[in-house]
Amino acid sequence: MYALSTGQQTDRFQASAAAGEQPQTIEALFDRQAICQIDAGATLFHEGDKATHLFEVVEGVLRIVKIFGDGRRVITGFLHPGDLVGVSLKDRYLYSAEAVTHARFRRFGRREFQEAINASPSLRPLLFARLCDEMAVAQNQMVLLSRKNAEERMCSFLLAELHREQRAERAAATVELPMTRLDIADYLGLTIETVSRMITRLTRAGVISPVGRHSLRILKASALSRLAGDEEECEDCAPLVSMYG
Amino acid sequence: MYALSTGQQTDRFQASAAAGEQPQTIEALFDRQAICQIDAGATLFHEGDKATHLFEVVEGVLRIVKIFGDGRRVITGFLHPGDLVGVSLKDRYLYSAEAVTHARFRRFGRREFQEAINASPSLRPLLFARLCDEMAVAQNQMVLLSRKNAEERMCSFLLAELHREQRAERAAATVELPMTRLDIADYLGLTIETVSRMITRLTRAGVISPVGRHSLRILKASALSRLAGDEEECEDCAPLVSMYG
DNA sequence: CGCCTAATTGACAAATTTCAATGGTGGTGG
DNA sequence: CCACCACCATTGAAATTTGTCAATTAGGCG
Repeated sequence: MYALSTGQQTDRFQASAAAGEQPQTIEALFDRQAICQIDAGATLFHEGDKATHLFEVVEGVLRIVKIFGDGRRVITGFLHPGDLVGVSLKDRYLYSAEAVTHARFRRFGRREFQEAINASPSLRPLLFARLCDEMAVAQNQMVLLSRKNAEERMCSFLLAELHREQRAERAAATVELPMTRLDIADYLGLTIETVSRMITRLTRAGVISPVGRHSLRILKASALSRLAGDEEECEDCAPLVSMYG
Repeated sequence: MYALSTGQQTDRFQASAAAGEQPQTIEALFDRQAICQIDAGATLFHEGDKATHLFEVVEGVLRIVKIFGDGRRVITGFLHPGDLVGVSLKDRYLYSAEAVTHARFRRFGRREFQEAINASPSLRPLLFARLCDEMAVAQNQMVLLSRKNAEERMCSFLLAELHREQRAERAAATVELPMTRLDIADYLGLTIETVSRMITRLTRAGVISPVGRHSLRILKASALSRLAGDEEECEDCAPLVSMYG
């Protein structure tokens, strides 16, 4: 999980209002950089490449991928606008970053970034806080992969996506899933078929309602939350199987 | 994985040779702190506690634990002498730290630590590098939990322990496992029984040889390495099941 | 509008968990 | 120093979950 998420929406205008001013947010560092583009399916960088740049996602969704020798694939995270990639690397990228959708991003040299951070006492805690957030996310993912069943994994994922949408847009009840079922499966440590079955199960239980292939409506966020398995266990909090035979 | 491992053995004497000198290693910061003790099974701090201190393990082994509401337990890492705990936290501990064995450690206030790091341009990159290492470890664990089977998990774990021992003592072929099978199971996302079966399987295959309950000899490190599943797949690299029916 | 690919669904297989019983180690007290 | 006890680990059998394979369906893009 080397990808860093913005915890909050930041005010870009304030951040870089005057030229020459010390940037007040990490994003502001990227503001001067040209915006690059990448097509859906294309690779931003490969695992093992010399880590020359960091990136800030401006638009679209990327996936962080690690591949085994024998072809097994793991997605350790998805990146959304505002997220940074490549901050916590040393020499080489430890994973590949690929575009799920057509995406736009800004690029920043690693050395310049290090220097900018080093030179700015106000930016350092921000970067540190991001690293901490990312550690927390990684740890949650370990908990999910270690001890949650397929249903809990799916619900946790949908819930996290819902919360992300709600951070952007108040009271959103629709979740966009631009990635394929295979991407979701490789993120949750499941197979395509199991992901599909869990979506079917949640649909039948009236918790969600698919809108095309890459979007779904959350009908019962509270149920999703219960089924995600993070909460204290209450006796009437059984998994869905019992709800439809 | 908020616990940070030392990549290298560091020379304490050089590090803090002269009083008043800027510390040249993160460990040197702790050198003045008194050494505390904790009994096997005791808790250093609880998940959710206000995060007031960081710790450096001096002797013994600790485990990092997260517990679900319904009792499911996840161990996200073990800590050994030289490791730091609590660096990448913000307000509260996100996990508990418990002593696997009787352990000795040094304590450091979070605020003082932040200030010391902030004041020292030479320490900052060291801390950053540790965070990066820890991220890499977390990512590897996600790969393990996501896509490795029980045998691969067990071999990966033993191999990592072997490498750690070899870092301390050249050509070590014995691995100490002071934790219980339940600890190992909760670390690898398996059950006690599966861990036990895998140890039996590896023993029967002549890869390892148990020495009491908490120690084992590595007879074929290369086999362990192959079976860990990280390498490129070669045709004669089948799992052990075929080796003993 | 139709094709191509992705997704769903079902039947079956495999891996791991669960449950239950046995075995062994290490620690403690006699 | 030995014996016993408690706990931990091992082993086996059955159950469950998820994966695999194969066939069908259906979105979405041209």
